[in-house]
Amino acid sequence: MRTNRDNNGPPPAEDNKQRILQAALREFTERGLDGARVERIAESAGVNKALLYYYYSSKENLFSSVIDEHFRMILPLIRKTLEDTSDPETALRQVAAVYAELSQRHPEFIRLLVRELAQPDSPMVVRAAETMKESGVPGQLRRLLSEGQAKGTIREFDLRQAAVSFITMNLGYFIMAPIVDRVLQIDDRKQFISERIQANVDLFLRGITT
Amino acid sequence: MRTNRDNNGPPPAEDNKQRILQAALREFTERGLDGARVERIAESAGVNKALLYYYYSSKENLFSSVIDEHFRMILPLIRKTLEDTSDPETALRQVAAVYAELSQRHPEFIRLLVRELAQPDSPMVVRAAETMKESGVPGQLRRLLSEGQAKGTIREFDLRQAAVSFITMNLGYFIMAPIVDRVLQIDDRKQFISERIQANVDLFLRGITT
DNA sequence: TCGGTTAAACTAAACGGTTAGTTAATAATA
DNA sequence: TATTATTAACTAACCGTTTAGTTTAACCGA
Repeated sequence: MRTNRDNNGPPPAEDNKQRILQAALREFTERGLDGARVERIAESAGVNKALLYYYYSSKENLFSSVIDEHFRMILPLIRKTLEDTSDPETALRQVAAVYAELSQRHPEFIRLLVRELAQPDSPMVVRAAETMKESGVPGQLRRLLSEGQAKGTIREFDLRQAAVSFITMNLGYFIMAPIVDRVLQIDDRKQFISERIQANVDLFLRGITT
Repeated sequence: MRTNRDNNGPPPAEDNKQRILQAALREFTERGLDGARVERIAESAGVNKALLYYYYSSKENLFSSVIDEHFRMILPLIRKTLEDTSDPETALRQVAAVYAELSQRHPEFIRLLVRELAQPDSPMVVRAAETMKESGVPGQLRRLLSEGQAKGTIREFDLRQAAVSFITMNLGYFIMAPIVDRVLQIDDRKQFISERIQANVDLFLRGITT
């Protein structure tokens, strides 16, 4: 077992492994796989470069671990997206809120994913697609809207397209924020984001109901 | 002066300069600045590596020229976006169509821009923001919707948010296509895109009118 | 039409800094 | 003492850039 002076702080051994992972997360997020420097990660973690190879056998493997870590961190958040929702409006609000929360609480995840989107077959992109599918968000959204159609509260519409519209209009801002913020000269981001959620739900709901 | 057998085709000298630029465009699009290899660009252009330095003094400068070339190519397309449009519906259709055309005719531009979006202060992102502003699309959109509000055809709504919603829902798919296509298992992309335009305009219009 | 001059276009090869990865030895821990 | 953690020093390959030179072709005087 591992000692630890008293019981605050993580065990010193695993500690360095974690510090490396966190440093790598920062470096890879900022510069991508190719732009990242192993030396810089080590420095930022306060350890010798060779230790990266002791814990993670290669730069690429470390990158892969960073991606794992990213998904591990966001999973709880998106898992609970549509747990017990039965009406479309609540569902839309929840989806919009969760995506906003994801983007605000895990901006590094978004940033890394955006970079990887430039390589359509990148493992992270494939995994993001799987995760989105497994999260059930697009499916559930369509199901709830479909039920609404049966009840006559939702109008006739291609629900697959509708779901894509709603998801892209919600995630879109966070991905394009560096452009949008410049065009509109956004100062108060927090305010702007809560307005965005409102606007998206409002617009979409009005657009899709009978 | 330069001879040229007769007068078809570009002068043989400038020819290689262009080939290098085109090869660089492909390489940088696929791998980004850091991932790109000067050797590979030269090979793909069928010239000696040193020739890149003869025409473009450095890798970074070549990258910058590639970005210039990108904007040069897309500018005519987005300039004509909202030339003589007076009603909101036509405007929305035009914006949706132009963004779709941009994404389909210049996928490399989108791809490179997406990668650069991971670095919020990248010159290409700054320039994209300027270009979008100068294109007048967000401004015109708001103006037309505002006129609609005066006439009573458009309901009360934060028009800045509305414009952002419409633009993000239209560009969003093209940026997230590698994910969306996987989640929905899109086979016929052309078909899907024309459906997307329809859906976006339809949804938004219904969402914003009184 | 030729031979010589010049500038631009182009290349093979090398240079040297950088960088991912290794090794061998030391320190800490159990 | 045996195992694990950590490091300083090292290496080989890579890669952007330069150098020193060759080839090509337009120009020009005779």
